Amino acid sequence: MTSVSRNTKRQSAGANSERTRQHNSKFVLSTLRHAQTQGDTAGRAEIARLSGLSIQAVSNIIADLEQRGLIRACGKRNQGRGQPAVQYEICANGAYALGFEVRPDALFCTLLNLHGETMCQKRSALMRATPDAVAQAMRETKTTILAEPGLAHEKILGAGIVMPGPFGTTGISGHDSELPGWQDIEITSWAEDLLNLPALIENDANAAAMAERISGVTQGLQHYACLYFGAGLGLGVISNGQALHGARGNAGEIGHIRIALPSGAQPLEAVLSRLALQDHLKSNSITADTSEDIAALFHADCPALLEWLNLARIALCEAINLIENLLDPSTIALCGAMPSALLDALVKDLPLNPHSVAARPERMLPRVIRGSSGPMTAALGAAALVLNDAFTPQITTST
Amino acid sequence: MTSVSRNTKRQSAGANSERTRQHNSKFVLSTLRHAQTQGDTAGRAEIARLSGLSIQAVSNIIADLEQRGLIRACGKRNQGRGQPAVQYEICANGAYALGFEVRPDALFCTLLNLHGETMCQKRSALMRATPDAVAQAMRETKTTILAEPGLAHEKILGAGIVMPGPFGTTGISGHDSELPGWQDIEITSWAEDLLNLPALIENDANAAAMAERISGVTQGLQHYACLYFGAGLGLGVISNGQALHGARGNAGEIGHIRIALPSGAQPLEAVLSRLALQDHLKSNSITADTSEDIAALFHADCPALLEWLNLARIALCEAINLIENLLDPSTIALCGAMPSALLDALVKDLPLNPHSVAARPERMLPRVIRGSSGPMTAALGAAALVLNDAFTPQITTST
DNA sequence: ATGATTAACTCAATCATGTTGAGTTATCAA
DNA sequence: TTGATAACTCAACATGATTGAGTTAATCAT
Repeated sequence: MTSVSRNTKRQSAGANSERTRQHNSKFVLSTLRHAQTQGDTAGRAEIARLSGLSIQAVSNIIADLEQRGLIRACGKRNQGRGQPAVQYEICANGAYALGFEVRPDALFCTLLNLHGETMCQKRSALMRATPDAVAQAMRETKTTILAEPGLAHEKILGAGIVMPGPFGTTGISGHDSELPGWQDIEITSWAEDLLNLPALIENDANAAAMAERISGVTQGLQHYACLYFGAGLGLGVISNGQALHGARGNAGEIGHIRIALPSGAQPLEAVLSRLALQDHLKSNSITADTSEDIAALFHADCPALLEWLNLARIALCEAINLIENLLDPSTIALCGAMPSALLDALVKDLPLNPHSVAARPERMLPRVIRGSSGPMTAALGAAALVLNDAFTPQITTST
Repeated sequence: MTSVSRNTKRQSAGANSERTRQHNSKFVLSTLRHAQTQGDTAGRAEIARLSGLSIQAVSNIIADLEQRGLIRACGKRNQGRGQPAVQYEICANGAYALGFEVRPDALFCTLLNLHGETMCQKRSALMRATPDAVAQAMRETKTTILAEPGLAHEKILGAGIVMPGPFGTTGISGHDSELPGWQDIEITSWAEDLLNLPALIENDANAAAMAERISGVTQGLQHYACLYFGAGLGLGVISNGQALHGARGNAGEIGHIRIALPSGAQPLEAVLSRLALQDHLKSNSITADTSEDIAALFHADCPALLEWLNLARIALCEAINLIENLLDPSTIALCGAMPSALLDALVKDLPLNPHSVAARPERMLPRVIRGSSGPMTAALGAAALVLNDAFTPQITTST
């Protein structure tokens, strides 16, 4: 009966009244959330009109959600004649979403509330990111988080988990950047059993893209892409409000694509990535290990860094041309483990191709914008996956 | 109450019992169809297990579908002990799907039955593809088709329509390859009013991709891409069984992407397209206006054509590298207005990059395959959109 | 052969959920 | 003050899935 489902059971393909209610509840929640991101609220009649449901159905759902502490009434609003409509809003702390990022040397965790606000962040060092070590760190993290005031297992909607790919048919398999010992693990059910929560697995770029949708610069958008600076360069693609996985979860490997540059064809991430920047700096005898180091160089107008920026801008334009032509996104956000000042500099004054299909007059958004940056982006995105799921009705709305 | 909906009303976002039944009916149909493509059939209990529905629910739906002439019983099957299960199959002529392709000089039409078999094809010449001219041709075509024995308006599920892009926010707008007079028309409702049928609009590449799913080489696949030779070169992307549109329906413009070639960076369709082939032949003083001309040259081992094939193969490899890294498809199909022998030659002995994420040992399908070719591919795809819709449950099945 | 076992299927009662139509209430406007 | 309007509630109803108790037709073990 839970609309923001907490049970770990896999949903079946068939629909019944329970699923119907779940779907409709999610629609109500997403409407309220959408209103709130615009500084607005909504009443029952308005939601009924938007959903095509009867007022009575919406009323029942609202009563249920209110009783479960997910939403609350927040005053009335006169819209001219007629009885004023009771407005509702989402309770920030009605429920929470857990997000994990597994890295070779650490486990990052973020907890978001229903407003998409970060409640806490944790980092657990790992000797090796084996399944056992990760499991222990996850369990400990969950215990610590549950000890916080106001938190209870029942209030956690689920866990999102970000792992480095590439993924095999089931779990991760035999390739380069892989973690040790995960080959034969079906990660979703492994995590669900471990945490006793529904789990969602994604790659870092898609998760980062979700974070922008939940609490970043792409709120309300259904189609967009995120260029994500992680280990290399990834592309998160949101189409129709959902992340694009590909057949085996390995979509978005834009860094591996060879692009044409004045200096010849090169893989994109050989120019446009944190590692490429560090290499470029190193060839100028400059070391910059942390984001802070890079930010400092940038603020000091380091010539080698500015040189790299110019190279990177050219590569970025090629990448954007590629993405716009192939995916027709509303916008492209740049995010990930780079100083935000640097991302701003990349976005500013890009020599974009004016002949793109994306260069249409009626567009409202810039073609490229800066998203959130910093080392926790992926863990934040992992939690955002869960919120997105809680707010996304499962019956596809025909557009 | 119709599961394979015929009413033109736009679906609302909310779910109710009618939508539930619709969804479950589509699940039953898709299960039967999937079985049939494998030369198999299915019984009620089996469908119930697959869907998670109760046997009784499936029984009710089967009775309804049978009564409406969409499916029929086809014998029993012993599966060991127990009463043998009554098997069901889809009636080929229980319903039909209409597909139109609008071109600057002609309207193409294809009618498919529920098995995805082509029932008839028509071509109407147009002086100019204005909305009025297209409307008249569509109406006449529909009248002609309805006169066929066994056909009735009620048996037509809907109409798919393929038009050249690029598309604006509503309909087609201010760009190069555009048709005259369509700027301010909301095409879906225009077509629905015109034909009194539900309508689906797509670009040619996506429609061609759907055709492969319904009656071609990608049956049963959820994630794949189609390189489509039309006016230029387009990419149809199917993700999770649905076509990828992008924010404004302009996704898949792969022909515009600049790729790195030995001769320097060029737009892909400057090498890999029908026009590029014709240009290459022309520079060798050879004229080849029709597909038949090209096929004849190919069978005559024309040196200029073979030269182009080698160039095209290199460009194709770059394109495939791009697609595999960005979208991680199960396979990539080549299709469209090229002789099938030529597509076969392109696919054969491609020097594919062995280091791609797509080059994994467990893959069952070739990385690149030939799809259907010929001038009617897009119209066929348009009708396939309708069948796909009829067979696709609207609640997203969590995978 | 005979009975036990198994699985498909049917029937009827029940339950969850959305819809409908007839009120009720609160506000605005004349 | 009164009528119009819109939000909201209540109760009856409709749809469709589920459940549990049969029934039927096959295989298996003896």
